[in-house]
Amino acid sequence: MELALAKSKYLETWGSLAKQWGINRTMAQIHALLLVAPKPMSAENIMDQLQVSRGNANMNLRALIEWGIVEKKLIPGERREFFVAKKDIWELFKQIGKERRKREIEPVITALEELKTLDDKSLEGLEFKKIVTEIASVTKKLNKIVDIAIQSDEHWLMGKMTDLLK
Amino acid sequence: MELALAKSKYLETWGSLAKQWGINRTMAQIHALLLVAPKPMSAENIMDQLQVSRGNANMNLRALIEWGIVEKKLIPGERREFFVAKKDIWELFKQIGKERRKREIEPVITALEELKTLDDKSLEGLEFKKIVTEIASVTKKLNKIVDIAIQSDEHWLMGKMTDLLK
DNA sequence: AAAATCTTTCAATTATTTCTGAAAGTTCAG
DNA sequence: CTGAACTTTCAGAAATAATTGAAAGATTTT
Repeated sequence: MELALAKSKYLETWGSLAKQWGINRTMAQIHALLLVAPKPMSAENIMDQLQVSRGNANMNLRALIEWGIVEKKLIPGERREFFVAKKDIWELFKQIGKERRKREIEPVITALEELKTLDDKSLEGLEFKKIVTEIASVTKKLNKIVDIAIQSDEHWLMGKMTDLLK
Repeated sequence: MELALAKSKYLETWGSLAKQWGINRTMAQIHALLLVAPKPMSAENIMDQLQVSRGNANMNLRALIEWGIVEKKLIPGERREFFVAKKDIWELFKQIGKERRKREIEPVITALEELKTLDDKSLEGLEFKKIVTEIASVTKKLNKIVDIAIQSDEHWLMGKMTDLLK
C-alpha cells in the first residue's frame, strides 16, 4: 500500500469509529492527523488537509486540548499557533478512559444512589429498588475496573492480565 | 422519594446517558422500563408509558433483541407478544461489552493490520507506520482486557481486581 | 496607534439521526 | 376462506448535531 492511500484509509477508519465513541468526525480526524504528523501543524494546515472550515477546526482543536490529548506548541519566531498530539498511545487510551468515566459512569452512580432512597413497599416498588441497587453495584464495579486500568502502567497491567488467564 | 418520580428520573438518566453510548434514547428507555417491570410488557403498554409511536417501539424492541438483552415472551392464551429484559445485570454489562467490542474494537484492529503493510521509507512514512503499529498494539491490549472481563464471573473478577490493588 | 496577522465566536445553514403514522404484511380463530 | 388482531415496514416530518463563514476580538509589528 502507498502512503497517501494508507493515510486516507487511516483517517477514514478513525473518523467513522469516532461517532460510536460519541466524538464527532472532525475531532477524531484532526486528532488522527496530528498523531501521525512528524511535526507540529498549524490550524491552516489542518483545515487544508481535512477540508474543513476555520471555525470547525478551531472548535475541535479546543475540544481536543480540553480532553488533554492535544497540546499547543509555540514555535520560536512564528506568530501562528501550532498543535501536536501526545504520542504515547497507552497514555492516550488512559486519558480517554478518564474522560469517559467522568462523563458516563460517575453521573450514573450519583443518580442511582439517590434513587436508592426510595421508600415504597409495593411489589413494583420493591422490584424497582432491587434492580436499581443491583445496577448501582455493577456500575461501581465497572468503575473500579476502569480505575485500575487508568492508573496502571501498560506493561504491569498486561502482565497481570496474562496471569489472570492461567 | 416516591415511586413514580423515582421511575421517571431513572428513565431520564438512562435515556440521556444512552446517547453517549451510541444508543438512541428510545431504545435505552424501553430497556430501562423492561428492566424494572415486575412482569412482561406488551408493545402497546410500552408505547403508552413512553409516549412513542408504534413503529418506533417496534424497531427498538427488535434492536434490543438483536443485542441479546431483551427477549420475546409468549404468554399462553395471549395473541400479542410480550417482552422482558434479562435481569442479570452483570450478564447485561458483559453482553453490551461483547457487542461493542465486535462493533468498535475488532474492525479497527483489522483495518490497522492492513495499514501496517505500508512500505514507504520517507520520514513521514516511517512515522506513520510507527504510530499505526503502536495504536494496533495498544488496541489489541484493550481488546484483551475486555475479553477477560467478558468471560469472567463477577465475583471471581472483582476478587482478582481487589488483589491487584494490594 | 494603525495595520497586519491570527484566533474566537456564533447565527444561519446543512447534514444526520430519530420518530411518526398510515399502509402493507402476517397470523389465527371461526 | 374471511376478517379481526396484531406486527412490520418505510417515506416523509421533526428533532438534533455538525459545519460554515463572516464579523468581532486578540496580539504583535511597524
